[in-house]
Amino acid sequence: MLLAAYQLTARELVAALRRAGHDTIRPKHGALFGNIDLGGSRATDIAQRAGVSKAAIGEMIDELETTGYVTRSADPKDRRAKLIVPTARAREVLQLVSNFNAALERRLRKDLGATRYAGLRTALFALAPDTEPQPRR
Amino acid sequence: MLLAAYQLTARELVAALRRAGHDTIRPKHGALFGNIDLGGSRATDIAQRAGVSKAAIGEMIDELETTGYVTRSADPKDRRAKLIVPTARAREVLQLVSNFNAALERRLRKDLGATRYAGLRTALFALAPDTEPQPRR
DNA sequence: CTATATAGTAATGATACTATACTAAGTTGA
DNA sequence: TCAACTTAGTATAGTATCATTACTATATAG
Repeated sequence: MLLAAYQLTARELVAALRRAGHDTIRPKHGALFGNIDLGGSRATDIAQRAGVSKAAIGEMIDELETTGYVTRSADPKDRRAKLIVPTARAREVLQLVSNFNAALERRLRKDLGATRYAGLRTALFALAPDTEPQPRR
Repeated sequence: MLLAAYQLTARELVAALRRAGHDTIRPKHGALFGNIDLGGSRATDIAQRAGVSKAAIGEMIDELETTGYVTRSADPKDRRAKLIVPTARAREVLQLVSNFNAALERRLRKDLGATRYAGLRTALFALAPDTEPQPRR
């Protein structure tokens, strides 16, 4: 049920993005969108936050650069590194995701009540610590 | 967090099975073990219950037949079909899975309290209806 | 300044599927 | 009853999403 719940909500979100014209974004890209700073992040940091390999994030960066969601720019502090910076188009996606999550939260709160909704969050945190979503600057 | 919670618990379960000597069973095999009747089921039925394609289940049957977890026998009611029957070894796995789930439930109940545990189940049901695990005969 | 560590990339492979097409067997309706 | 259709399982190929390893360029520590 955990897996099914994830897949269903992820597909709903992807469908909502598609309706808004973002039709090249797939569920896995959430690993990047959910862990990139608005001012840009290094690939290694995104990979670590997302809990996936650098190679996996690197491939997403390739795709999202091609489709115009991120740019690669030199990191002034480390010539090995590149700053992955979200474009305006990506910021639009982040806003839509935020709206989607807020709507989902409202729906669950309404359907379950505040207490059981809190139970869901606490339970997920008990099952998957170190995964708590952090707001990105 | 839904995805992470699933992956972590699935890996824990696979590790527990491995410790019990069932070291060829992988997460995907849950689609079969979770949807097969003790008296045998047809591949198509298992696939439909699990929500995956016939081909995917067919491949798992190949693997689990090779490793001694299921047998293929003729379905007396339909000569096109074959009954996929769990062996004693598979029944041992099903028992271990049942024990694992019971232990997980006890842990969550203890950590969260009965009310919030109920919240988790209700929330998952709200997010993923038609996925409620059914006991198999 | 040498040894070691780190950032990103490339190549390969593993895992877990789907889609399509096929054969054999069952069902249905004129 | 038999032609049209459907269904069960299998075979083949392909796709999506990752990890592992090894590599190059750069950085850092002693």
